[in-house]
Amino acid sequence: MGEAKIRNMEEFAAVSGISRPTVSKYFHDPDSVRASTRTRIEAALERYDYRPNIYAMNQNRRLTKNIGIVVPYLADPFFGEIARVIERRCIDAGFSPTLFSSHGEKAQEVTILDSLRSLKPAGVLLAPLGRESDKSEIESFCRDVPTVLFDSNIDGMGEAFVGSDNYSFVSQTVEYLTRTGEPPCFFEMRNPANPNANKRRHAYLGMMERLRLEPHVIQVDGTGWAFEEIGRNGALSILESMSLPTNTVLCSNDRLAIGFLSACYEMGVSVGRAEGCRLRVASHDDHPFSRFTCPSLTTAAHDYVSVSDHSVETLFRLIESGGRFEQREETLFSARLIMRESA
Amino acid sequence: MGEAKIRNMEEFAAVSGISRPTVSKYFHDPDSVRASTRTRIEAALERYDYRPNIYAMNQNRRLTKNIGIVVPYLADPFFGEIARVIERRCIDAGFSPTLFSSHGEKAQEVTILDSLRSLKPAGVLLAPLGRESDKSEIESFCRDVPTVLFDSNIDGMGEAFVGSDNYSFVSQTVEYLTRTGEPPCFFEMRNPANPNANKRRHAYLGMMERLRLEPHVIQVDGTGWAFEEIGRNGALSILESMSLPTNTVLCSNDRLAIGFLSACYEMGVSVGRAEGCRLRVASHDDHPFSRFTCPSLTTAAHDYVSVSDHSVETLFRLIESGGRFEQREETLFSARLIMRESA
DNA sequence: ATCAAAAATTTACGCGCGTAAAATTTTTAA
DNA sequence: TTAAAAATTTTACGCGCGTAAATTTTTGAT
Repeated sequence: MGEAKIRNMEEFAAVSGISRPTVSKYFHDPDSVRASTRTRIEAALERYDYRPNIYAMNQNRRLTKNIGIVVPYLADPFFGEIARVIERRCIDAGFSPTLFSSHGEKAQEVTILDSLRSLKPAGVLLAPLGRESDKSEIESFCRDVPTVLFDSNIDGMGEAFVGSDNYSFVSQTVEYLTRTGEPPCFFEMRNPANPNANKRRHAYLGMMERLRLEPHVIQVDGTGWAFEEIGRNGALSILESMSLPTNTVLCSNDRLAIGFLSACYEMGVSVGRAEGCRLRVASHDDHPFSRFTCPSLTTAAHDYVSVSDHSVETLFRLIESGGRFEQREETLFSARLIMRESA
Repeated sequence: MGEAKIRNMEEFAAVSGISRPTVSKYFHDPDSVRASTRTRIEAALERYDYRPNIYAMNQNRRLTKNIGIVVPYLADPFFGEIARVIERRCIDAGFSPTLFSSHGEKAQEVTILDSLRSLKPAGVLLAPLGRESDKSEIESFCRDVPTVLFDSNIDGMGEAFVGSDNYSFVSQTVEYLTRTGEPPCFFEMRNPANPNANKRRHAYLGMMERLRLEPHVIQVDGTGWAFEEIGRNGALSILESMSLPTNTVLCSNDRLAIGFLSACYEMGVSVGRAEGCRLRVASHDDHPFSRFTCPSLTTAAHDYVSVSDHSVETLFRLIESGGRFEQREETLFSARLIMRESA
């Protein structure tokens, strides 16, 4: 360790008395060199702590060990959490994940795709912005780089999509709410960025029709990713005008519901399934904070682990298949109803 | 656009009729080439959409335009938010930020520092894990790469530290709480990973002494980054045993407070500054969700923008100074008291 | 129109590493 | 013991780009 610094593989090969390409082989797979060679390299490794430059490695490798992970908005703990799980899976499988957040901006998403081309990843896990995404850029990217979409689907793009079955979310919450009380109205943003939101509204309308109940969709204004604020403001104006059509509200997602609950608390509207509560509120996602709302939020949970695992597993399969599938795969995981105090 | 794909700068230089080094100059600074040359390059750029490989660029540049950003736990929206702001500043200044999360794991932090060496960044903004960090690894990294620490300080490491003045957080909350009601007890984790937590406890003890009041520190068990859960469980057992020494609780940070408030709600303990409430709860950080708790959380806010801006600005200055400062800089920003409903 | 100075471009080489093909060493079989 | 086969290592070249030094072109003053 004390010796002069090693700047590159050439120098390291010199001090270990082995040719550079053999050293290169060693770092690619230590078992691919003779035991005696391995010993000498590892002895040198003890004395000089050298590590290959991963970016130079990846510049030349036919198939890199890089994986790109792109999420639409990292300040949302939902994506923070999923990114964490996916990163771990990639590392455990011997890949080097690089995480990017579009921060809700279309231009940023395009910039990220550009960076990813330079990174020459073996594959990419992409959760697109959705409606905001530059479709043609994504399409062209998917042609060049093996890509698995997750969370938000965009028809036909990427070799596979892994996400949650929005119908299973809504059907479970609507069924539960209807069975245990009044049928819910549906609370959402008027122009949701995320395509899942539209699927959920359709699922709600479908469920209500099937149950021969009258649907009520409440749409609040607001753009961007400050969903809690949007939900809160929407709820405040609705509660003030007393225009809620039912005593049960099903929010499109937990972040809206967090805002909704905060408005209820402020307005002194009691929420819960308990006797005497004026309102029941439920939602979808099982956001990391949904268990800490007041009251704790009844919601339909993403199968985080399955979505993460299957996304990663699908990408690995895709990489092994040379980057293309015969046919685009679509896998949807069912939600699990989490009954808490709010409904 | 329709023409054959351009694979590298060589090919692009060929189709634009300019030598490759000149094209390289153009991409480094379009104004550094003759207008006629620029026109020809841009004409070619119209027909073939080529972009240089940033990682190959950075391999050779004397000083890259890369900036590494490392945060301890990205699933915490506080860091998600600060990362978002810092990334934007870097991009606006013409740098390419790459974001890493240690995910609360020491080994991951070390791995990230390794990757960063390969990336050859012009500079790094590092928010270390804190107590968990491998000090010697960080020290050695800081010797090799110009680094500005932020959020969590580690004595003597990096060329500068930018963070918040924990004393100003605690002095404001303690002063406010004491002035408007009973003096607070201090609620925290027994073994906090983050060094700010220790500073806050000391500040609390100091303030109480200065005010000649008896301090009460409540320490709850728990490790890891699930602060809400830890706060909630701690609060539940304290509320059950009725062992709260005061009617006013000052939590070390907002995430603990979020858990605390959820426990209060569940136990039917009314929280707020309003007449008739049994408890007041305040905290520190102004976490993105603290305005949506029930009741909304009175807290001392980080000056997010100043910390982000000054971190970035300090790093830019450090880069321009050749990576070293005469003397280590330490900049602390004051908190701002945010009065909401909880206290 | 002439020529030196300034600006722009090109030549030539290097960065840190991967990898096919050639050369060497080791193992196996007779 | 020896030749052929197998395993390993080395040679030689390439990846996509930056950059100092050499060359060419342009500019400006006479």
